[in-house]
Amino acid sequence: MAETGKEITIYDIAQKLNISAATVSRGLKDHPGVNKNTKRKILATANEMGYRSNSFASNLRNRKSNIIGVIVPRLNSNFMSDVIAGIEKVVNKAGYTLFISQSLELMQNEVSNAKAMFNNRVDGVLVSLAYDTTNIEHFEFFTKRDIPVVFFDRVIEHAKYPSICIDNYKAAYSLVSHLIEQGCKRIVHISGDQRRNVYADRTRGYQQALKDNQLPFDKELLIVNDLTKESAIAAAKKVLGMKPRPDAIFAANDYCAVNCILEIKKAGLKVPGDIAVAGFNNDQMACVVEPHLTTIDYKGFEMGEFAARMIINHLANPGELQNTHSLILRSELIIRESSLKKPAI
Amino acid sequence: MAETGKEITIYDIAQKLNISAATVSRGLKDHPGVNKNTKRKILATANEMGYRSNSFASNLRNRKSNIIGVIVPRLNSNFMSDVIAGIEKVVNKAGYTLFISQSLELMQNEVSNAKAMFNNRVDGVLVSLAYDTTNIEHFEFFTKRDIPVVFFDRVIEHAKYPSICIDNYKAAYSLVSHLIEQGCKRIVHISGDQRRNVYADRTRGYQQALKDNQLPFDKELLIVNDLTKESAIAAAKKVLGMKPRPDAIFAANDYCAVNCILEIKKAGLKVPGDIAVAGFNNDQMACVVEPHLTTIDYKGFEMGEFAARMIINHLANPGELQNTHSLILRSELIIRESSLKKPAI
DNA sequence: CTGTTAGCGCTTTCAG
DNA sequence: CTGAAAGCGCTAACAG
Repeated sequence: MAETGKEITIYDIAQKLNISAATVSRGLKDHPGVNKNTKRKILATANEMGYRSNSFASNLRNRKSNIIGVIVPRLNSNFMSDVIAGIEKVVNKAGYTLFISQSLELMQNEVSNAKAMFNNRVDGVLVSLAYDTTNIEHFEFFTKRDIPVVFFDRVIEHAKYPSICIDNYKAAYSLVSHLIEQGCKRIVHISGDQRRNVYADRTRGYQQALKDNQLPFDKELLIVNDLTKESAIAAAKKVLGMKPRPDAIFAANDYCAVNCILEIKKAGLKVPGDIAVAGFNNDQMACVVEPHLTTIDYKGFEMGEFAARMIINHLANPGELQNTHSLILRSELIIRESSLKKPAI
Repeated sequence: MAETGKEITIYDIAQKLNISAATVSRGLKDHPGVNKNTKRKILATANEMGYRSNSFASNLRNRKSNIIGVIVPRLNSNFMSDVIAGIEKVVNKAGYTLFISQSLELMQNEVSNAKAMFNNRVDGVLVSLAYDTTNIEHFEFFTKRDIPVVFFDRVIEHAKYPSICIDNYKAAYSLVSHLIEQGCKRIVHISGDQRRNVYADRTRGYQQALKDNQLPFDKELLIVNDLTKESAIAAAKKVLGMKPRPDAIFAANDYCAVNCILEIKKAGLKVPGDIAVAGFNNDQMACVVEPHLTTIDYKGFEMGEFAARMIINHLANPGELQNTHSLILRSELIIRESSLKKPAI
């Protein structure tokens, strides 16, 4: 804990102890085959002199940054902050640090963030795609240099890139099946950009559930927008004007679902009596809106852990075949009042 | 855009162009006094060969990381993601990148994050304090080496550290005054850890508003907890049991306020008829709960920009006296139904 | 168990 | 305007 502003190097320690810098270097990283006693002395003086290792020098030497990059659309959800916490846990334990950035849902930012990470020589990248990303050429830089890239949640199917997400198809299927069990016969689905797996798969699950229950699907029942509050309200208005009026809405996220509920109630109709509503994600908001929202829950922390582990494993065994090409995590249907057309059993 | 996995260095470019590495280095960073033509050629071949500058080498040489660290309690709010976006904007424009980490409200994590940043030689640090941080010795490492540290939102008063936040006292004062204008006479305040300025100042504003309006304050009216959902519900229950029953609750954040509203309604009372409720932060949730929540709005993006600018300025003019010691940003009272005891004018 | 040595890739005097 | 050379701090052979 020196007071001085001068940076201490291993040479300073070496000099003070009358040993070589190499030994200090070894002692500092617990190299097997360094005398216990000298090791102890090295650590002690290092501490005493206020030494901190210079990661630039060691990274330069090792050609390795010990940094993992993370690119997400936005950080503003509980889900995402859980994911990050999960990633952080695994990654820190393995001696890496994180370099986080948000694309703010724009491919343009995603590309420039990816470049910044590339130039900062991250050892691996975790990505959840922006809303409008149409291709993933900006990640080829990494694969060309054997830097692992793993997609999570908002993923893309591509032989080169492992991914991790829930089974959005199945989750949506079970949710819509539940609505149908409740007696809903004309179910609208409000979704986001169909280029994103999370939305496309939920749409497929929705359609299949209708089909399997002999419910007709027509184009009017599928509304695709950007899932903002304004779009949600507009969509709800549209639904209210449809003839015959739908008796349920399945929104692709909770924020949209919640705003639909508010709009429906504003129009003087009952949820779920007139129109049942369900969402996706189990956001905090789901329990704030009244009636509470039926939704799909899945664990961000867990997803973060798994995704990070994929990267770390790859880094630990670079030669090894990347056999875990995709991972599907579990999700769970959470039934709350907003969908219960008949009284719960 | 070379296909190869081999890293290109300035020497490779130099060799190909039959010039020296020094010139390449200069050309690459637009050094004044390099022939326009050679500069052009350098850039062209660099690009063609797939060169990327090695930041380790240049950081090692320059003793500068071009990284700004950010430590926040959690990333899971709109507010925080806005702050980060604001910081990112300013910081990227100045050629820096961000190193973000969350303390998850624990001082223990804050300390280890600070150490990690110190060891990674960040050029500056932006901090919003954890819930339970009792001292800030873990930032002394930075100040000792003249690395600027700026606190935002959850700040601490300390001569060494500039800070940026809103006037929590005034905001709370105006909010409580509004409740009083609505006819509320017995107002409970639910707050968080009083060691954090944001909570302590709001409490002071609340108490002063009572005083200035000749309303009595007694200890029972101030409830301090951790502002989780469970605590909010417990607090609401306590309020409902008080005799005489309070006619308003001012919660130190929206999440707590929202959960109080839900609990009050569950008990069969009306908001604001029986009990008016107000929160703080203008979270998305404020417009989801019914009735919509009266609250205080302040702009995270702006706060992020200002805080980042403080750091960048300091970095640009290291000698210059840091005259902007504290900055107070504006905030705004947002009146919604949850507090309107008498009809709006 | 420890020391010597040679770079990792870049920047920056200093000299032309 | 350009080049030669030294060194930022660390690590990994290699040799004892």
